[in-house]
Amino acid sequence: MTLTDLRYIVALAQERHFGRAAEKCHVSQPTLSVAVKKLEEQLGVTLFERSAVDVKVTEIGRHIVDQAERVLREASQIRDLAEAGRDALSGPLRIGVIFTIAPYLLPSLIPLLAERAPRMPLVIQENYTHKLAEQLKKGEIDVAVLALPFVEQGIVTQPVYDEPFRVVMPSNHAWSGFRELTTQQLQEEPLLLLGAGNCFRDQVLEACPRCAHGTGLQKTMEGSSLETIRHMVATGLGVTVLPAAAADPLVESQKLVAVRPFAEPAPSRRVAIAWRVTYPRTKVIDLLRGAILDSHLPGVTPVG
Amino acid sequence: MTLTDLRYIVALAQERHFGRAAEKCHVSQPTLSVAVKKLEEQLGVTLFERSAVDVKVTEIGRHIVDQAERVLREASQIRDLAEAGRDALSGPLRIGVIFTIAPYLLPSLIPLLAERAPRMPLVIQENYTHKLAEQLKKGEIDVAVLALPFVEQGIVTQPVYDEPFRVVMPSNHAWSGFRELTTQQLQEEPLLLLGAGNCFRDQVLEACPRCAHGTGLQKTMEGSSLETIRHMVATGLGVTVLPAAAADPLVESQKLVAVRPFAEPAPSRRVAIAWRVTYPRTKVIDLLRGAILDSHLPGVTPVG
DNA sequence: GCATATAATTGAAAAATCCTATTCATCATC
DNA sequence: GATGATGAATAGGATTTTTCAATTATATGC
Repeated sequence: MTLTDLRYIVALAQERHFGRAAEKCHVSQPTLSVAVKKLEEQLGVTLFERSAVDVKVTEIGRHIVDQAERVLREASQIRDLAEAGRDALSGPLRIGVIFTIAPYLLPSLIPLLAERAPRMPLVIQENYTHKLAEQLKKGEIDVAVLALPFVEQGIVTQPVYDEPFRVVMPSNHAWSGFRELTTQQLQEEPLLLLGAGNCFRDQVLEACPRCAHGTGLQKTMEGSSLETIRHMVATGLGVTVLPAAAADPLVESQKLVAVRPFAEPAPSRRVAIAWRVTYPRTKVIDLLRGAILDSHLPGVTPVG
Repeated sequence: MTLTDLRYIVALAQERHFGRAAEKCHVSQPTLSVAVKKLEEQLGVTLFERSAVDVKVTEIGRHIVDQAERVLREASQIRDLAEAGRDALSGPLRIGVIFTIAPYLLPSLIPLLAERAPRMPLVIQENYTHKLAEQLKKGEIDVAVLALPFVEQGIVTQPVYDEPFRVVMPSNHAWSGFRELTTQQLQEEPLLLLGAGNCFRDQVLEACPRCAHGTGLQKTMEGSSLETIRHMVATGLGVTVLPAAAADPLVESQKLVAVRPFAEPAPSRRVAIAWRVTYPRTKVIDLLRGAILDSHLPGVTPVG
């Protein structure tokens, strides 16, 4: 029993004529004739009563033809589903973003995506890099926005932008006299840091190696966010390093803190998108990359 | 897209492994692999995300697999329907019976059929021979019980029994002294006849040719039934001819009328069943024939 | 009887299906 | 990094199925 067979018997029941039914199905009369007979043999029932003058559907044939119509309806639904899903830009996209990017990127990214792919609902979550890696591999999210390096089996990445780090301090701080700061200077002051697990913490410590095994002046704010740390700086509890997208808007809005760039070679991070090699909706990846760049995060430079 | 393809993707979605899914479908891994790929191409969507470590169903794939399961469920219904209908002795049987047989045959026939084919609902109607012929040809009834001769395009008949005619008269009638009567005698008395259209009327007139263009003694009871005529005889309005099955029970139950056979050669009718040559449920025909014979109509002789 | 209409049958060609063997890609281990 | 193991894709060939054109068989209508 094939879907073709079912189409044949439905047509035959409608036309009550082998020739016309065959024509309707774009096959020859013998083809349809043989197929119907074969199906009847397989099912072990006579579906049609043939005579030279006309073709009648039997009692059981009527029921089976009705059911065949139901099967064909459901089957054509499959094509419709495929039709609808063919557009890579429909169907939900599950995005994961690391904590130190999400609050600065998402407010502009989400409306952009919603506008460019209106039939693609967004399911977004913020998390640590290692959690996002797990979720990517399990297929719980489709794509992640995070900082390089990021090497995982079966996951590919594409850089999107480079983001320099900034020093943020109370506005009355001695350093605010400098146009630029060096990584060396950082160890002289109490440096507020994110808790373990945040890749940005590691990157800051990497940029200022002496801080890492250091003078005891750095203070880890376990469980905090960059925003919390920013407020702490504003109240004079210390200085910190923020990525440009987090720091630069403060220049205008926040008179309590001063923001200074690093002297070259300025530390920075490379932000990328990551997805399973096998992920089929490559168009969505391109779209996402474009939308991130068009979000115009302050201070960042597109890559590639 | 074939039902096989759908079975493949359903199995693959369950197993998340081409090899195991193929095994489950009793085909080789490449067969399933190729079929799935082909289906994906046809639909224009990726249903599965393949990787060496495991196979994931895509968003759209999930929907399509669900729909495929629905299609397969409906399709298996077809087999079930066929299974149920394979038994020729299930599904309604539409029987037509001529007016002059029905009242005597059906009371015993119906319970017999109901017992022998409990899953075969009976749709029974009484009518004239020419009406039954039409309905047979249109497929409105499946089988008819009637008197021969009956020649129609595309219809075959099988004799079931011969039924002699009887003379029925008021019990105080002069003829009741005879053991047998001849057809010649009939013209001497007012003979009550059925209306035109009843084949039995024609057969009686044929048996007694002189009555036909006759002495004016026959009275046509337009619109009446044999039962009506029987009551009229009982009240002394005339004599009549009835088929044995109608007449013989009166010998016991009806003291107001006398029943006499004809002298040889006794007029009789041959009762047969008729169906379209193309009618497939031949078992039902046999069953019906057997049940009619086992109804033990009084005075009749089985044929064949 | 002959012409017409219709379904079944035949026989050959085309298409598809399916399998075995092989290759390719990925990942894990040394 | 190299090597081996696992799992999916590909290639090639045999088999089966499907299909069609031509023909036959059957019933109907004139």
